[in-house]
Amino acid sequence: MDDKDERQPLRAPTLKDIAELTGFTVNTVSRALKNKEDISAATRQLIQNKAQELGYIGNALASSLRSGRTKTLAVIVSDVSNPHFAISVKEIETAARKHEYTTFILNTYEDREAERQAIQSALSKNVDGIIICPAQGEGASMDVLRRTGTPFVLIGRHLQDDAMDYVISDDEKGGYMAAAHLLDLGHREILFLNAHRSISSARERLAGYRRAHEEAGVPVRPELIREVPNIERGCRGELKAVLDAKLPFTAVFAFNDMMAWETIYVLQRQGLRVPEQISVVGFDNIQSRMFIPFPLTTVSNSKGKTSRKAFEILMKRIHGQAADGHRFHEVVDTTLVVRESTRPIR
Amino acid sequence: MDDKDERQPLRAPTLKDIAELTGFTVNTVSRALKNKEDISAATRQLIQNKAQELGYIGNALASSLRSGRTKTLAVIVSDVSNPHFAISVKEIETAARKHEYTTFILNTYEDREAERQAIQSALSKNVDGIIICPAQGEGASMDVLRRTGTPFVLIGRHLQDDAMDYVISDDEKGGYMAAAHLLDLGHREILFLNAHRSISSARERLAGYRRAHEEAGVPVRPELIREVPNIERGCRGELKAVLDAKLPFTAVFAFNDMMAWETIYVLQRQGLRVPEQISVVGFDNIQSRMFIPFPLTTVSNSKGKTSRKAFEILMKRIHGQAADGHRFHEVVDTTLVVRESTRPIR
DNA sequence: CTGAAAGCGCTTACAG
DNA sequence: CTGAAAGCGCTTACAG
Repeated sequence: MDDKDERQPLRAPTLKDIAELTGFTVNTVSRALKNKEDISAATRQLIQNKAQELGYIGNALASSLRSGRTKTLAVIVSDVSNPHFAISVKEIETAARKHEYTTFILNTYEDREAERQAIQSALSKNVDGIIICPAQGEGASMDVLRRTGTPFVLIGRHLQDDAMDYVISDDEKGGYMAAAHLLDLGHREILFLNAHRSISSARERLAGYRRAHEEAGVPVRPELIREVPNIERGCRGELKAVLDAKLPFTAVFAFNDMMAWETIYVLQRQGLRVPEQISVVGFDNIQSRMFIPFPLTTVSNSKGKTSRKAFEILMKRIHGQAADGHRFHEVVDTTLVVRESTRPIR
Repeated sequence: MDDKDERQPLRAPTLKDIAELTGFTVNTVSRALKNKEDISAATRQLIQNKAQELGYIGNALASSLRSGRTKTLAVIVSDVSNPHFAISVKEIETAARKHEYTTFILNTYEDREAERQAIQSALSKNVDGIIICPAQGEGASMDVLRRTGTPFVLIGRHLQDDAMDYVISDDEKGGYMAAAHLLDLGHREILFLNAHRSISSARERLAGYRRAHEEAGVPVRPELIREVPNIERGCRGELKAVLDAKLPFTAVFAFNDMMAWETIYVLQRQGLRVPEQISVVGFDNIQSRMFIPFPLTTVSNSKGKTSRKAFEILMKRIHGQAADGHRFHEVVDTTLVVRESTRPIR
């Protein structure tokens, strides 16, 4: 008379359920569902049909606890909402899914403590591997990873301690090309809105910037090299300080496209036109993935290639296909993409 | 004489290890590490120190398998590299982390099969809940979620079947404001580059577009309403078709900012200037988070608010704080942000 | 080709 | 305040 039967307990079916319904043991059911060869075709079919019928979904928790593999990885970046990282995350997730890995995403906001927590979370979830763009500063965040032996690959940046796998862009070349391009156009006072020097790519882009100046015989003006304290917070403070100090400059090289756009935005608000009065070069070539109606000259680093490379290396580590002593230090080429935000000095 | 001792097995320490080293049982160790009240302060201290010393990291797999909670959630969107979704994902991850939840990210590329797999992955990983922007088309993807009883909240879109929680934007109002703004400026032929009608927000923005025309007494021209087959692939095909057909229009309303930018890009390539010759309105106000040097008139939907709201509802469901019969149908307000991509018709 | 047993590392419920 | 036992749902290794 009552509705008892309608309110099912909503308990997910388990191997045990299938075992009871088919008359086999959980062992056989498990093997049948994994298409093992040593199960008769008939049994396999029977069990798979029943699983299908019940809408069986394997419990990865239990499976992982026993097998030691979770088919899970973590991507740790400063901020997924930055298109550069968003694109990388997408590429990694796509590659991961092809290999039946599921991806955790964790942000660090360039904060060491948040990074430490992120790594801790990933480890407690027993990820099989981690792809991480280390937060700025030379902390000891990676030490815990090494202690646990969890495979990990740095992406986009490397640390002083080179005994880790990494995939980076050729940042020195990128910085060089950006500055050389501006110098070629006749610019002599090139404001460099750089990231903090604790970030390897910032140091290397600066080295390239310097080399271009040297080769052109143009002295570098230290007051035109500005570091932003945190790339997630933008560069308008630094840019305004330079404008307020009335330091002369005819071009800007920004650490990334986000800052380049911010620079153009601020300059335009100040009545300065780009590229007529000020030339601007960015880094990342985000426009390769998004149509932005402002054609920005920028340095292109292949985010797809970098991400896939990092994933491949991680797979090799996870599957023990790489010698313990060997370190992967991949440097992906950068190229200059000249669009319309740069112009010869008048 | 040999190096045996140096090559430690790299096995992560477990409760059992701490138990053996301190002389307590795993039970007591477990409770001490969780700061349970019924453990003496001295014991707790001793155990916590030992855990610290060993660098103990709890095995969430084991914990979850027993407790039934994973402190894990999945965010399923069409494409994290779209800034709109990237921002949402960031907001959700940030909120989640505050509550000690770790976030899986899964892309659907607007593809039903990829979506089905994504949901399957999330379920097999035993996530406590899912926030999902359903892929276009009215499939049965959510049925499996309902069967398993895993809490989930739709974000950004809802389905025909309204018996699910959702948090959306006021898309009808947004579409209305965009079209009304253009009509006010004197535009009469407003090309609407919309998403596919199987997406609720596309239908509702169109309804708003129509209402604005009705109120202004301007007939809607069906040939100016174009749907793109897949928002991830952009709108240039549709735009070019309209241009090639030489259909007259003086303004464009794009389904989202990405398409608005793409539209401006294509128009500029064709020698048409925005806003001088063609006005353009977008949707999403991505510029609230990124400095883009092209001031786009757009409809703002609060991505932060929407994301946090969805997360809150999910938490309520997970913690059983919401009546089973009740459905959350939140509509977050939209506003028009007038910038410089729109102008009165000459 | 299939089964019986052990165990992954925790938490739960109960005993004392 | 602490312990002994059971069990979460799988996979592994071995037996037959």
